[in-house]
Amino acid sequence: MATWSQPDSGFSGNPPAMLSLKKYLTEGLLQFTILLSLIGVRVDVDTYLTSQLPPLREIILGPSSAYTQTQFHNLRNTLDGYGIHPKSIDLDNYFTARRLLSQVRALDRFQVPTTEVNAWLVHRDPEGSVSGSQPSSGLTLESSSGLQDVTGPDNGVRESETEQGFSEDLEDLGAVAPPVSGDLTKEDIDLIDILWRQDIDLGAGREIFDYSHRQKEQDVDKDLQDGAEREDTWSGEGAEALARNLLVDGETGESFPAQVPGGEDQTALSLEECLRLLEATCPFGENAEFPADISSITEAVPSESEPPGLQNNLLSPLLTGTESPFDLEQQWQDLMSIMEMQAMEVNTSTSEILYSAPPGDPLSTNYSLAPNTPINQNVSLHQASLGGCSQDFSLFSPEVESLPAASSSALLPLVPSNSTSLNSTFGSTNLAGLFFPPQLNGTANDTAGPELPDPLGGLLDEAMLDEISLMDLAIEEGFNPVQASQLEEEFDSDSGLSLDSSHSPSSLSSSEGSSSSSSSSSSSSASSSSSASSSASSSFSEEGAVGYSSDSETLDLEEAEGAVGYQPEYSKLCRMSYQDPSPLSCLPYLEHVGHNHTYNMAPSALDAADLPPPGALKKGGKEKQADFLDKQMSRDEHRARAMKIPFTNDKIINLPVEEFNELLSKYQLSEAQLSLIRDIRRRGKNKMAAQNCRKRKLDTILNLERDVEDLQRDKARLLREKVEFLRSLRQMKQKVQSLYQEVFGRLRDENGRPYSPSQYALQYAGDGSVLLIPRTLADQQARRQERKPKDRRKKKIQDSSKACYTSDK
DNA sequence: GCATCATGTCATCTT
DNA sequence: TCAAGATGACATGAT
Repeated sequence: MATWSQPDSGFSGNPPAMLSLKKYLTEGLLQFTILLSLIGVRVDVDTYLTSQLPPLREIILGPSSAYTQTQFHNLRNTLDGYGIHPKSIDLDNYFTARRLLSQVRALDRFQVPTTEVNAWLVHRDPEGSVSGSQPSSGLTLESSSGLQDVTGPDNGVRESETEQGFSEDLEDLGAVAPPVSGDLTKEDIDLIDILWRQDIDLGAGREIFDYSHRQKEQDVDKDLQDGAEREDTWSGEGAEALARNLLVDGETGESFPAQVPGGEDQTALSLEECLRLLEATCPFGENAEFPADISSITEAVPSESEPPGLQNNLLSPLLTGTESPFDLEQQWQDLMSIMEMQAMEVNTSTSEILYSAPPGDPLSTNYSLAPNTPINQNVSLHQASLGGCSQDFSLFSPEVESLPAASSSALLPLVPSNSTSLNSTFGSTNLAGLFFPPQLNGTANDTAGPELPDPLGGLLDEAMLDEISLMDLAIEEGFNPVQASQLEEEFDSDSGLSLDSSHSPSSLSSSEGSSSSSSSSSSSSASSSSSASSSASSSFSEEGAVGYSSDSETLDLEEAEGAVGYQPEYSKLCRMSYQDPSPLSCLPYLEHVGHNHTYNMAPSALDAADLPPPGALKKGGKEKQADFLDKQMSRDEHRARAMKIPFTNDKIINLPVEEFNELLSKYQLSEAQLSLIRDIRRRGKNKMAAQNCRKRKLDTILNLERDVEDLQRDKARLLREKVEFLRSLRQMKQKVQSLYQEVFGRLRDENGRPYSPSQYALQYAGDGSVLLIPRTLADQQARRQERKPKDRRKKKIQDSSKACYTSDK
């Protein structure tokens, strides 16, 4: 009953004595009622408390102002559309689920979804949407099982008790779910109205869980009366609602034909109510108020036997006007459960907030997730429902099960419910409003309607947007490089293709009419250049592309292109092919490659950038292409071409001396040709050598840098070690000094007087002994020791000078 | 137009 | 002595 003792806006006016009296009355009444019900005696507490003892009611319910924040929609809607006590069922479900959830939460919050599943199973209507009987009947059947399954040992006892016919007693107490309007007194109606309003104020709407329920409600909404009719008294509405064919449970969202509850239904409800009462009276619920539970009880038993005390207990906390924070928290929890992501963190935070809510806050106390209080189960139920969306829906109503999980579960809050459906849903949902933000309930809640939708919706939107943005980002991140690479590849390939296509004919035209059949081979070579091995040395065909190259030369070209890694000769390789149709494709860019600064760059990429646009080549004409190709050739290639050297520069340069001589011997070459060939070979080799030299130079520089870094590290390490040594040396000196002073201070002469430090000193002997000597002597010895190193140095210097002198001689 | 870089080439030296 | 390689210096082209 801590809730009651908590000062709150609704109960601030209650003095401590009143609070204690409330507690006493509520507990006592509950227990007493239960006991009476157990023994089969019907006790109509309502008559005593509600009607006959207004002060008590006031005490328990708190000041009338507590009702100010109640909402009328639930009552109206309920009365209008469904007439039956859907809340009784809802509250049963809600209560049980909340209790179970709270129990589970005590262990772990992640188990909430499971818990909620069980809880809703308790409420599931076996008859489905079109069950002929009341929801209460369904509740009876499955609620018992569900309770058995879910409830702990404590609950099991209650359950057994309920099974033993508790229902009848509760019925006597007024726990009968289907309220018959005729039985209701005005006060009862007022209480019910208050309870409904409170539920609405809390923003709980059961229809939120069930989208199908909304649709159904929309259908049913046609039957709903206008606003004036909604304001009718509950009794009248209840009578009308009872007359209606289809009833929709505001919490469960289950639609069922509105029939007058039979004995079984009442019994079932009574069982539920009995459980609630047991929970309220049991030690588990002693510490906490059960406004929601009690409200559910009272609502479930709006008729005669509704214990006012219970109502008061339930209502008083609810009467507090602070519902927005609760809704926010609930939204957070909803979001967490919906997202099912990082549930631990968010759940923890929110739940902590809820748990840590000041006890004085009625919302927190009543609807917070305090694990100890069954009342908290309401909230947890809400979370559970949201968390396990699909399960929840399925549990709520079999109809919902048919709905796709996506539409039913998490998307519901996101999608702004239609105003039309809102009214209907609102009418049916009382407790749902407690746990769901108004927009979820259909935004019919005037109090917190506009504020709450934003947080949850915004959160959900943000979350979803975050996910979407993340996906987009990932896509973009993945796309940018990929796209870039693809673009590059395309560009390269295109360029390469264009190069091949454009240059192969150009080569034909520009070349001396050598075989033009190898254009394809040239393209293949160019394309395969990227994958060619790095056997640069063997593949060198630089400067030798005189147009007489054979297939082997083509292969060389390919290899050479692949050897770009550190062989800049690939440019030459292509150059050599300027007369050779096959490598001609490489010609344009190869010349440029000569100045390419990227050794590792693939020729394909190079040619793409360097090659003139294919269209330009085509348009430019063969002459232009020939000029371009000529420009791409190296001087030696030009010379070799001019001199009609019968073999490629590659061979000229890379062949071993013996083979090279044999090659020269095979042909009848003039002196000019031979000279040119030798120059080509020399320059080619020199070029390679220069490249290697530069590479080595670069490596040397890099190695030097590395060495410098290593040396710097070593230097720093040595410095650190030196510092450490100096520090340790200083410490040792200090220790020696302290020991010296200690020993010297303990020395005494024959007369027992201490020695004067100015006259005597201690001297360490080589054998470890310590001698007391006059200070003068000690100073002399010290001077001698100081001189020794100097003398040694002098000696060394003298010796060295002597040595130099003798060597000079 | 200048600076920088990469590359090619030549002259020279070394192996 | 010659071939091959190494290297400094210079020129050239591209950026």
